[in-house]
Amino acid sequence: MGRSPCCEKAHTNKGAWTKEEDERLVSYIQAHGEGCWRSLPKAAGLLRCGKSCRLRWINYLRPDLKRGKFSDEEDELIIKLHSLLGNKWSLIAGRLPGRTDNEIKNYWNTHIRRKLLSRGIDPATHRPLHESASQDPKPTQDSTDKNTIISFSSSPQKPEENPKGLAITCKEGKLDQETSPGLDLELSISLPDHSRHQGSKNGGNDERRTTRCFACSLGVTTNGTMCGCGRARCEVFGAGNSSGGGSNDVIVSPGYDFLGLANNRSSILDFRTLEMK
DNA sequence: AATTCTTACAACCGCAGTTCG
DNA sequence: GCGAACTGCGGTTGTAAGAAT
Repeated sequence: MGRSPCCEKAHTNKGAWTKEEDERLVSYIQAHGEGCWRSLPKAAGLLRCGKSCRLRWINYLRPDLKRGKFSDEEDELIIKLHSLLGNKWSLIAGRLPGRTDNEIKNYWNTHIRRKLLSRGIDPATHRPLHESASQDPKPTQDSTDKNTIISFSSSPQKPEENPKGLAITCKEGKLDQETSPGLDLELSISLPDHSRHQGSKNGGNDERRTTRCFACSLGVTTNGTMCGCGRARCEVFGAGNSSGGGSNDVIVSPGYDFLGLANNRSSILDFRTLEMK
């Protein structure tokens, strides 16, 4: 069964958006809200596919976008976040209000990569170039049993790529100045900006989709039972009564919230404990 | 002035996870 | 439970604008 096709590709425009298309999209979203991208183009009188409309809105037309040059502070924050999260541009963008994942990705590729290279730092591993060339940046993994330990260095591995049932532990002292000189891990980080994900006026599917908070979207609970955002969806996640019986819940040690942020240290990032049960 | 090269960034493509019928 | 559709994400491409030759 399934649903009807997303859009008639044969009758959609491609390439750069015209001013008129932008105006149509903006005025439609202002009147009806975001969401339901599939039906939006037709409703707004646009010969574009919903995917294209969504991209145009998120990356260019949203009124809360900052635009303009990145500040030095933003530069450094992006570098730090990239060293911790890797190419998770959407996560990084969530820490930079007014910036989009696409914008940050482009900025990284055109500016920051070069900046790091000029400093003699490998942008992929955040290690000195000579070091990166001689070392395999992959995390070491000894696969003895379900409590496999993965040791992370400060290199941008994909920390979320952990098979179910694995415990991820950053070994004490691994993320230090010895392994990542110049990398200041006193990373001030705030709770994610939810406004971008607020539900549409349409409700329905999009409301359901957008009620998951950042912590929940990562599958992380803050106190072992629920993430704390109080949303119904999140309680399901946290209570562990989903189909998996909660076996995939990530439990963060007391005093820490998701991603290992220390609750009692003014949100200073601490990676010492991130355990998946 | 014309051509080539470089840079910047908007937009597209394909994939994966989630949801619906 | 299954297959198709939807959404979001990351990688890549296309191209306009500016710089260099």
